[in-house]
Amino acid sequence: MSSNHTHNKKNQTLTKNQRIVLNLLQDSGEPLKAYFILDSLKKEGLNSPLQVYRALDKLVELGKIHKVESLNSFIICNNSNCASNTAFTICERCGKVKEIKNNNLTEGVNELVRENKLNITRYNLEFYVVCKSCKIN
Amino acid sequence: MSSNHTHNKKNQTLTKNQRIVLNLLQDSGEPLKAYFILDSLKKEGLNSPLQVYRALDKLVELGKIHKVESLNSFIICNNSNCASNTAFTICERCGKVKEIKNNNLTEGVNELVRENKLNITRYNLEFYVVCKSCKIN
DNA sequence: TTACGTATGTAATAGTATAACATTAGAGGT
DNA sequence: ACCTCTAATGTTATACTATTACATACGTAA
Repeated sequence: MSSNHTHNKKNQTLTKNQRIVLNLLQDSGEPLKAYFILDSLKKEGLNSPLQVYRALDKLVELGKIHKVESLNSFIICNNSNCASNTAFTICERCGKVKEIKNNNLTEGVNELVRENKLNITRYNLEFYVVCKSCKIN
Repeated sequence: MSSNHTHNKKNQTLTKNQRIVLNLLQDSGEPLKAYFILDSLKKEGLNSPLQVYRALDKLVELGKIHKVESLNSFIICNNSNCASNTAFTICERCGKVKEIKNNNLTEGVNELVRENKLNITRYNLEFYVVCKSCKIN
């Protein structure tokens, strides 16, 4: 019984590597790829992919970031209550990603999951859209 | 305006590579990885990763198979009407994957998507579960 | 102190996917 | 039949993503 999302283990202090990776993702707001993170943080002392992946793994486990599976990228969690459930929109044209939460769509899905007979423990939803600015152009 | 899902371009005949890859996925029923497919089909004349990926890309485009993003795997489409929307359950313990369709959950999601204001063109849903046989043990 | 879990650093390697280029096969129009 | 155009093929090389293995360090609890 592993309690995945450990905002309960409160105030868990991050290590240096975890912190600088988290900061980068936070500042960016966009999904970033592991090797881009590595390049960006060379000057901060990150030398190897493994250092990045280990930090990313931990941050995912803590619910502070999410992996966008179809992009092999990682994005800051903008969901203060940090569920392990994730839902994104991904623009088919420009690739822009947004985490969605607390709207009719995700609430509706949560409702459906609760009603559902499958033993759903968590989910990852990727909705492909044409975002506003792409729709105009 | 590319019509992605071309069951309309009816009876599109597959090429040899596309056919043998599709057959393997069909016979298996499970998600398979590209390099596993390559190894399995060496005797049928497949020599390089690119041959596999090209066949896979085409089959995905035709809606005959789906990619399970979080597994880097490909699985036969069991959905006769071939929407570009996909929904899977993935067992967290044994990794078993099932495509789900035409049940309350997916119908509900479709309803939500129709009602939704975002310009959703398609979606990929991955629901993590504990499957029956894993739950018992 | 010892023991244990977790994080680190580094090197090597495994696994996933695409670029570039030359060639061939098929479908459609004339 | 011939030409043309698009899509598929074959091959090599390479890029991108992720993990294994091993040695070491750090903090905390017994």
